[in-house]
Amino acid sequence: MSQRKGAMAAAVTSSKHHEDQEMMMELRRGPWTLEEDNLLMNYIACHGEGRWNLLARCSGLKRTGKSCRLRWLNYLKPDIKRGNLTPEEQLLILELHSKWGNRWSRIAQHLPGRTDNEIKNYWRTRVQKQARQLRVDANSAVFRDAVRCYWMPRLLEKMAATSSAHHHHGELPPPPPLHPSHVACMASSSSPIHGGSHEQDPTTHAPAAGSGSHGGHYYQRYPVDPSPSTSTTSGSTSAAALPPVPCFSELSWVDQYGYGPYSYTADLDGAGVSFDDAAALESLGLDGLDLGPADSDVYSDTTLLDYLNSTCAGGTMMTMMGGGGSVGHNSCGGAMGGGGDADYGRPSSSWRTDELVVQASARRLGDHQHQWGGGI
DNA sequence: AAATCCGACAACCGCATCGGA
DNA sequence: TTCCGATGCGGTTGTCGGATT
Repeated sequence: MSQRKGAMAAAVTSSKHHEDQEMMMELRRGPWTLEEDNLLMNYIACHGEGRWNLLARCSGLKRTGKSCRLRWLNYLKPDIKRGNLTPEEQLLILELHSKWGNRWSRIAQHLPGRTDNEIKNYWRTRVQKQARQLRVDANSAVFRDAVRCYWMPRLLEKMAATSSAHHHHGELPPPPPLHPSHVACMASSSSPIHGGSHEQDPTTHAPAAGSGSHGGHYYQRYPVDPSPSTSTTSGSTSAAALPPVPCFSELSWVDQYGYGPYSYTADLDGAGVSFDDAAALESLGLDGLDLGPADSDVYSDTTLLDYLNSTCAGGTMMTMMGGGGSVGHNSCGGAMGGGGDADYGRPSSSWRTDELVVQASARRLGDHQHQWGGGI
């Protein structure tokens, strides 16, 4: 808890007859002290939340009602979840922000225990930073596509890795693996154009069968087989209600201009699986997914720039990540850290990897911005 | 070791909205 | 219907601590 450093407004006034004025002059600002926190918590424990101005007057706190409310909602409330955002939460934020924009409180409603302030800060410090480095607007179609093409797949990868790690270490509660098709459906259905209404609540995307919530998230997962031998790392996942599928991640989307659909296939099990036709999907129980253009060779390489080049201006290919293994051949390929050889033991530094990739992209994008006349 | 930079996050501010008198 | 206080929301700023020079 940070100690008192806030500016105590000077209470010096020759006329203290006006009570309101006196209150105003004594109002504290800045970081909250432990004593203040205790006062606030005790008051709320006795009287409940709400009526913040009354609370501010009666609790003995020299704070505004607004300040009390904010302190409670953003910090003291018992169900506040602390710590770093999980990959799932990050993915959800990216997804929901693409639908709703800066509706932080609305987004926060779908991340139990997370506050709008926390989500807003995450967006500004992490996401907007990437956009700045790309020299594009964070709300631009180009950046949104980059997020879908690069960021989300990596989060999916991290989620898979996390799921696997939990599996092997017997951590509780064991998070069931995210079903790739559900993620795909989520990504696909939420596309601003492809997905229909912008205002559709993502929770309504959930199919009735095999659905459920875990940790308050709306992601739909399928039941986990507790046996490590059947974990997702083996390349197939046991599920009672769904057919076995290879361990891959897929995203499908249509960009703001109606181009596409584009799709992404991340090979997570080393099998080099790719899907080029509906029959293959159907055989895996993933029919209904839109996996992108038939001329998928157009998007055959592995970089953000390639994707941007292909969709926006054409141009040279470059590979920014090593590995060179096979990845799915659909549209914007994966570049999933060594292609086709997913490392589930990879430390959590993959976020840094993302940044490096995007930063590398930024330099190239800057070049192409000239080609595009800077009109991104 | 000191200075500087920078990321993360807590907190504040202004405006919008809501609801009751 | 209008007014006004309470509350909520999003943008912005301030502060701290770790990283870098």
